Amino acid sequence: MASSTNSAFRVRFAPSPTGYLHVGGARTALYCYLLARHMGGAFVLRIEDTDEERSTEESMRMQIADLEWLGLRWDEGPHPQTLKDLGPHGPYRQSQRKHLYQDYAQRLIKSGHAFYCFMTDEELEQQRKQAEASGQAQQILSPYRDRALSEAQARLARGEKAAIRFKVNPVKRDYVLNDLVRGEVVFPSDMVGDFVLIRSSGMPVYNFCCVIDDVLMQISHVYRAEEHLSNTLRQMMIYEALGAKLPQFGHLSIILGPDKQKLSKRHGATSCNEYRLNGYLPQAINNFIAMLGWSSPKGQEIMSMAEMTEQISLDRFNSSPAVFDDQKLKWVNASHLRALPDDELWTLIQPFLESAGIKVPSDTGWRHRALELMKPYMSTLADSVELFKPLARGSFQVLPEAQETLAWESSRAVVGKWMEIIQGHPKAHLSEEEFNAAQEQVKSSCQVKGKFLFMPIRVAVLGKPHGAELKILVPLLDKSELVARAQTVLNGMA
RNA sequence: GUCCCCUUCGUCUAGAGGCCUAGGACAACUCCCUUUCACGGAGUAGACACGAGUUCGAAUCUCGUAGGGGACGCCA
Repeated sequence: MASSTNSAFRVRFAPSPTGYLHVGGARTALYCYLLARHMGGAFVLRIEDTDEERSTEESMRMQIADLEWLGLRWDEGPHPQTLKDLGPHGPYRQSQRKHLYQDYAQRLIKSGHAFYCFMTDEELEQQRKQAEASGQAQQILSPYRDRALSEAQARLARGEKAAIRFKVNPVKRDYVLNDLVRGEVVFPSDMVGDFVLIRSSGMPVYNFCCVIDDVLMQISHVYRAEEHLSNTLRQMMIYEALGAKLPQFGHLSIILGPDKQKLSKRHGATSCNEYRLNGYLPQAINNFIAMLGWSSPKGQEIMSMAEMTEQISLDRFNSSPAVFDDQKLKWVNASHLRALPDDELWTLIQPFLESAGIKVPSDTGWRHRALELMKPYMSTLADSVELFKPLARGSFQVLPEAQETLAWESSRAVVGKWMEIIQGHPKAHLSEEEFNAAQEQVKSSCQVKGKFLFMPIRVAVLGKPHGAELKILVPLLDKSELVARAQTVLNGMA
């Protein structure tokens, strides 16, 4: 990991606060964070809340909380708790930077790169329809682009509203972008019409804010989603008009659902928050989404944040879209989960057990043994609920899958004998050895062995013929509970 | 419609002209471990979208076709 500071390497993550943080956004943020740490540069969080209709303070807080949960700390941006600006390039919320955009828009008007446009919605709609009908490119060509500035100022003085549009040079030429993930991309300049910089409401538009902020915040590398690729042409034009240096761009592929369509709500969980609620670990989410479009040069699959930070580089990103595979995510999560120290794992499991109303003994020895036993069965924290249920009092039930075992001729006798032995046991708990001895007793008394011995006892303890090792499980349950369970099974067999 | 991007096993990917009879991982299947299941271990099966070209040689370079995605907003 590069430890020296590199003030020339500056990246930003710029979400718009309209809901929870999406896994796609999380991946962009992760790459930026990792790259910043690796290069010893700065990671900036900027809130793109210029869409007044959809942006909410609530969403911003949620996204900040999600980034915090993932452990993607930013060096500059809103403070995670107080939301106060952190860093020398603030404010970091675009809604608080309007004066800057206005300022730059005025400069562009003065330099002849922008103009006031008084087109109405109806006129715009009409132009669009005409273009559509004629099969031509649907670019806006504003009739106001070459009017005298004094004329516009007069109308403005009368209280009329106008948008500020960028004046695209009518002489066609190619703009060449050297994308960090896609290589050379060529855009013909007539791909776009005179696009809006500032809405008539005075609120600037994404493509404009983005450029102004990246320039002012001295962003050197812009990693963002592929859907912004064609926006880059507009942004290149603005950079050019401003005489500003272009940052390096890297357009990351999108993340798809199992049906190869862009990942969305109908595919199930897509927000980081949902994954948190479903018992996924932040380090697992990070690890998994990192591999959607990037791969370790060592071919490593399970990686810590430190390892990813060490191995990340500008140039290993994949340009083709990736399908989000829940199965593999589960495996990654399970791997990270099993690597967790027991104390830590227990702390994480606690809320899941609590909300499911599962009460288990509080002594650490018991917890330690229980965890060691259950770990191999757990792939998410939420799995602990089903796993620990059999260890809780009063939750016992015989599951349908136990019927086959119970139907064996000898099963009734085995369960009966088992109950009898436990009932007569002098202590409240059986040790592993005592359990083995009890099992031996049943064996000789009932004259059965193998699965005919083992499975019915398992059902009498767990209510099902599968699960963790009995010799560890049984000592975790107290005698009265074991008896009650055997009795329940016996009753059910009558 | 116009422009831009993408295309290696079911999925994530390795692969930068000969190291590729294409490697790894998840999932599947088989076996081992285990008096169950899981964990772990060993295997099996499974892909260069298609067609031309360049080259002694192409998954890798070029062009075309097909399919998928994106942009064309006073959304981001």
